[in-house]
Amino acid sequence: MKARLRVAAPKDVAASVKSPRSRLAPADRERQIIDGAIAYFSEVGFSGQTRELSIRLGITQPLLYRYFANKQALVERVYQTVFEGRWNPAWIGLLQDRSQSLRERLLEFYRQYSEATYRPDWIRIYLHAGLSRPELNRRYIRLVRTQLLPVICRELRHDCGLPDGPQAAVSEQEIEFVWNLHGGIFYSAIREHVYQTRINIDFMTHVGFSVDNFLAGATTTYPRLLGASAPDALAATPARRARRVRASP
Amino acid sequence: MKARLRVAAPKDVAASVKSPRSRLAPADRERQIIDGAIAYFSEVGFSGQTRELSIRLGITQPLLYRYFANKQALVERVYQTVFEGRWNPAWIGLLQDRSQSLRERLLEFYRQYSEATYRPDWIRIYLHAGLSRPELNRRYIRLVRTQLLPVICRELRHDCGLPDGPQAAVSEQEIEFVWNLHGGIFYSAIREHVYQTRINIDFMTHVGFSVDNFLAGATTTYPRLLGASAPDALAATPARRARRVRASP
DNA sequence: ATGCTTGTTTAGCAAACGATAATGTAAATT
DNA sequence: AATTTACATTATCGTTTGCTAAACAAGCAT
Repeated sequence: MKARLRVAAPKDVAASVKSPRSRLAPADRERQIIDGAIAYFSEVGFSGQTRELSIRLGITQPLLYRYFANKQALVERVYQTVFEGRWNPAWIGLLQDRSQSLRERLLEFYRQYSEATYRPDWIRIYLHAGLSRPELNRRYIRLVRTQLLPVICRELRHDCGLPDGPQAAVSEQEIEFVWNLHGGIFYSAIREHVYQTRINIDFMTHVGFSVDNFLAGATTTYPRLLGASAPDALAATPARRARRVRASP
Repeated sequence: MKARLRVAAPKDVAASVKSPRSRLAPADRERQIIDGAIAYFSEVGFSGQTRELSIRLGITQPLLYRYFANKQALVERVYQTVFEGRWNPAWIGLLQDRSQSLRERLLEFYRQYSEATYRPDWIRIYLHAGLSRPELNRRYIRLVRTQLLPVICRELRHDCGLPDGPQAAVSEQEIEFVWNLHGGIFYSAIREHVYQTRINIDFMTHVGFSVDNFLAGATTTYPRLLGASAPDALAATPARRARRVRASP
């Protein structure tokens, strides 16, 4: 696996050109390293080498260790920068603005949300993280699950003419119902940006289908869901245990 | 990153117990190595080390190289075994069996499909592969896209009382429409098996919501889609190019 | 039992990789 | 301009890692 690389070790032109030692302000250099690390690790994963990263940055490898105690610390900063830097709290207000139709709000939200997060670097780092350190993804999912999805649920209730109030808690099943919309859209972004499948349809057109079908179905399905579901999250636990048993062998 | 591991190097009990050298038939040993490699690589990714794999298998590391020319060859076999081993051609027939309702057929299909592929090892290897060698995922997606989704589209046409025939090709937009169902369900499996999010709802219950809402929405959305769409896949290309431009910075 | 075939282990190389110490030099300070 | 500060590079260490060659031994044939 490594022997293979030996063959392909080219005399990198950009690296062999002795660039004059540039002396940057620490904050600038750090920023440069983090940006480069996001690009590099999103491409090759977190098992990528510090040497290769330094070459891409046009600096020497030991310089990384002046700014980060070790590789793990750099990786941590990459996670932090990517995950915490692109969430916009204004999305909540946007979704609750009833002067527009729910359809329009959802489309505008996904326009902005995809602009912020459905990019190759974000998605790839998100998936790399999910495979090696799922705690971070769970934290992000908790954010979506507690901040975003309940808001959509309430708007959906209102849109379907269902009773609502600060008392009526959003049920587990309602959340899952909306996850379905959210996940379907996210997966189409994975197909586009990770698998790089040729998709012959504009992303927002796809989102349009999803939202339309979601809302059209919801007018009949959502009331039924609300009637049948217990708001208590724990009510569904036994069913879940059954699934676990089935999936274990 | 590696220095860290030094600290946590325990005297592995299972490894230090000298097991008597067992001599297996080549086919058995090969099978054992592949199974172990699937489990190991799905857990740590394909940058996992051959030494660690051999320890888990209870054999010595050079023995791997008697069965596989190099690590890459082993990885290739893992891909092949996982991806090509779990597709069931009978699913097509199941989906086309109009003696049952489309809802029942879709539920039964996803029961079987999730049993076969929505398992930690399959999903994790699928994602690892997608990040490092997306060609394989593209091939699998092409399988889904050409074998599975068009069949669902046709059944959906029939279910919605729309005209259909061997002549009328399934459009790009119809495919995307169904991708939405498929992707939403797959993403819920990712949440469960990769991020290991606690989900308080049985997986098939979730699939039930998805299918119900998909079919309920389709009765109003699908006819509109069919009316508006050109069966020619190339018709949507300009819109796609616009998206690319937007996403590039 | 003896020898032979071949699956398995022991020993070890060469390259790769994370990390450190010593040296060099650009820019701010005086 | 001389001096100081601290940013950046060179050289290198110790370990890890893919991979190989030679020694060893389990099971079959005779």
